[in-house]
Amino acid sequence: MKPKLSDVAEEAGVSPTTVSRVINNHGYLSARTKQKVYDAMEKLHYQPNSLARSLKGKKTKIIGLIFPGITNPFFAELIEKLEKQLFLKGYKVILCNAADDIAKERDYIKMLIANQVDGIITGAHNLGIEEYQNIHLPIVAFDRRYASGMPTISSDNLQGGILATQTLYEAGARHIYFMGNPNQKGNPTDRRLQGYYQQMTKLGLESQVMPIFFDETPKIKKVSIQRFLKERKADGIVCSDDLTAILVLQSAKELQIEIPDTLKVVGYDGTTFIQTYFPELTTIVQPLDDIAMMLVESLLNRMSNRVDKLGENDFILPVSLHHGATI
Amino acid sequence: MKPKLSDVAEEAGVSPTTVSRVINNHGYLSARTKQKVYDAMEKLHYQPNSLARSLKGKKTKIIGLIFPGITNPFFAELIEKLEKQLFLKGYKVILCNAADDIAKERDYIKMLIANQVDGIITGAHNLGIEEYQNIHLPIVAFDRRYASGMPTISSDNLQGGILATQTLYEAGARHIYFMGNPNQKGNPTDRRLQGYYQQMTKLGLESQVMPIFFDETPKIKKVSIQRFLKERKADGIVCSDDLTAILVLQSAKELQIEIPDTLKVVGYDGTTFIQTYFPELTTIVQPLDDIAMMLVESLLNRMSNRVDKLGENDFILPVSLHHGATI
DNA sequence: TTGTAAGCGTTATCAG
DNA sequence: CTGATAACGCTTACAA
Repeated sequence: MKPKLSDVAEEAGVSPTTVSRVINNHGYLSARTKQKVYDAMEKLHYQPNSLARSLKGKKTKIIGLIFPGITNPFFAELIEKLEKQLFLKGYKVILCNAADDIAKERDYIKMLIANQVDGIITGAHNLGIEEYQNIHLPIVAFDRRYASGMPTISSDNLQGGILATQTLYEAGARHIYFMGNPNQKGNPTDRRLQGYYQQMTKLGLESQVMPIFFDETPKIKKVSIQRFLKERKADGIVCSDDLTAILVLQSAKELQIEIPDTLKVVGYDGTTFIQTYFPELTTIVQPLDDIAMMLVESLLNRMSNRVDKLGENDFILPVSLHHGATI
Repeated sequence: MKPKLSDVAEEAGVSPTTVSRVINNHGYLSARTKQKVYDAMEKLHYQPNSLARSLKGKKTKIIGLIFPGITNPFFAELIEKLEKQLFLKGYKVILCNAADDIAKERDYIKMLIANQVDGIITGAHNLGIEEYQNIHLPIVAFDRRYASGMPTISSDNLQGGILATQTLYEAGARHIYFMGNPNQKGNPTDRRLQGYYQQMTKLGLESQVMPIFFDETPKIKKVSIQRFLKERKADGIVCSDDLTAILVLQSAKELQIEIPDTLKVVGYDGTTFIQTYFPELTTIVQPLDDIAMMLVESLLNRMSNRVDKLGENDFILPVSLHHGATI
């Protein structure tokens, strides 16, 4: 059987209370007692039971992370950064892969509550904000809009859309398309699209959207992209994310469309991964380090100050441009 | 205050026991009582406290996953598959990023024990097997050797090394190098290297290793690779993983070395991600679905059968070849 | 079919 | 400086 606190107490010849005090560095204890307890713990390979501890009102020191998946390098990097920061502050992480599945997301939220997590960071977009409203738990969100009461961290998607469009324009493109999820409220891509619209209008050009949906497999996406490229209407494409942009590059190559001469492409996200392994891709870079830091800080804030002024926790972080050869 | 089981009982006008029975579907209950309890739970937004439940001897239904990171698509995909399978079986996952950090891995293991996880799947390689030996918890490992007593699932790294080498040979390469971590015992790359050696000997060719270390950043790796390629000694390279292979392709392009005419490259891992976004890369494909399935099955097995015959739980799954344009 | 009471491993309170 | 005791929220014999 696993040793428990009372076993340690017996071994050390002291009371359970004393052992607990030693573990938690609580109150005054003689050095000799401390040592005895340490020795006993060592000898029995004692590990305190977090469950019992948390049941007694202590924090679990666990944070739930809800994201749509980890195979997209963007989320992989964000999650890794979050985990790193949280670990340094003494928190562990339960990873919830919502996988574009409403039921799964709901299940996971229930589970997190049942496990008494101290807080939640969500980056999934399945559930409406309403569903999150009556969870009485500190939550912060990545990249959501209209989240009244729930702090939201995001990068400047509107500006990103503008920047991408403007960059293509300056490089000489005039038939600039937006490729991505058209008009999904609450979805960050929407703001990118708005930025595109806004800038196109300003430039006196006609906006055109080539719809590509997030939940399609890359193969399906590629078929649509090929079909689209064959028509050769565009000389510039703002892609809603880097992976889509890469499919565009692949397709262009297969169709022998010259990049950037005939077609210029700008991606979106600019993860370290993409910048390393696809350095040629011009892309809008989201400041992942800052995003992760703000998410953690915001959550920790929320967890300590029980009442903080709502609305003041929203942050929109600036994006930048990685200039590659696709433009 | 959060509602507890006794609040529900009071609301429903029954005893706590009855509520507990309803929740756990235990014994006989009148339909009317059940309904009353359900209504009360609904009304109070009751969520059972998993901690208390587990304290009372119930399983936590949590599995710890220890891996060296999630930004490498290989681990991202493996972890995602593991999470998916475990979720279906009612388990949640605590993600532990060991990050090539011995202390962190040790910390995480302690934490997992403290949180009474039901089992652990480890894919990190920092700690010696000895350290895992005296954890009295079901554990299975991915890609470890010599793990006496701990079931180990891996793909056939030896065969992979042979296959990669043979493929290059058949494509006409004669100066075939192995690029990767040289000779690290316990590390899977080692077996790949052995396969390379073995096949080179069989082919009557001279083995040559170009050392590249896992913990180096891509930028540093790339500098070494560039230097290596400039000498133009190799006409074929077996890379220990796909990401390294991509750096080789990049460097070759920059140095205007023709692929595959002047230099042929084979990668290793063959994730869906790489096959999708770098389809041109020829690579040895590890059967990720099977690996994930075996890991889960093996762990669940371990968790139920308290005594199973050791040694019969090791599995080495076959690899295959994805044929791309780099050869 | 339902209820009473003890106990899971820890910590907080109150004595000493 | 140290110890006894109750309590955290739930499950499970054992009764009724």
